[in-house]
Amino acid sequence: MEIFAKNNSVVIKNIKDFNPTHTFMCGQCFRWDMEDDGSYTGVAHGRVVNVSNIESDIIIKNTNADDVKNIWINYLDLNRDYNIIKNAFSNDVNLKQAIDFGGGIKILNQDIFECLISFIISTQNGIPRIKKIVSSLSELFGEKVEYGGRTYYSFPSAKSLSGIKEKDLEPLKAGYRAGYIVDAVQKVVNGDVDIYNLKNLSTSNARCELMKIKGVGPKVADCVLLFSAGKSDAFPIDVWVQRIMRSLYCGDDAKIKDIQHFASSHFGEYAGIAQQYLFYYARENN
DNA sequence: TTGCAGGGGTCAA
DNA sequence: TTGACCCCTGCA
Repeated sequence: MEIFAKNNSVVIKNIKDFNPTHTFMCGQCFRWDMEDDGSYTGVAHGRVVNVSNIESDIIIKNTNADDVKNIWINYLDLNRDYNIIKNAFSNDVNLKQAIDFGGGIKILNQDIFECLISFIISTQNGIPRIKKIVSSLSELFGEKVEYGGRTYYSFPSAKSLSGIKEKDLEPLKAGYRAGYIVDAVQKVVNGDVDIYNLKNLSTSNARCELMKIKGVGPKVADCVLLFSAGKSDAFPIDVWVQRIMRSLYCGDDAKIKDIQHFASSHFGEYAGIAQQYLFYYARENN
């Protein structure tokens, strides 16, 4: 991988299968916004950067070569060859169509605590409101980071939230989710749930572990595993995915368990990535 | 303006 | 298996 740094920005040459819009708008993250020029600015790992691409070159502004090597390459999942994954799906007509549309999706490797809290907030909620709540939480408890004349806030660490009460979260207007956030913070801080060890567990054990947290059911757990614990086989099933899977593969009367089973046997170890291709395609095309 | 339905699920009975 | 849930948004 060739990396060139100059003037507080870095160019990564010759990256295949990456499109910022596909990656940041496919619903896996809540802290990236499109700029007027089509680039995306976001906060992750306590830093603000701006990401764009020109053909197969990725341009990351407000960073340096060390951060790119230590943080952003992994965050953007640039070390994985998506061509292998796409080939594994090449005999599936529906997926082929979805990949033609959103083939530039990379599954981000997000901070696991941020991902956990964000998807707890996502339950029974729309994306604009999720983004608003995550942003207020960061503004209240995160660190200020300036970039391009604007102020951003990093997502607060579990430690910095330790001891919070539901009352402290009232400004977020997160509703009943406030209690879930408090429970998650407590269990992470006191070690009841070791979220930092989930990578080393099997997907199903990691799922059970996460579901010890209030407000974390199968769907939220699978999102956390897929987007921040490297579990590509985790297949989150929300109302959209239910609709897609019933109409394309499983039939109208399929239950969630049937869909789960089908996904795992039909899509295999990359089921979660297939889910993102299908989800993005269906959401953008109704 | 007011009222109602529904939203990237989960919990508790 | 079935409501209820906190709050916001979109739409009559």
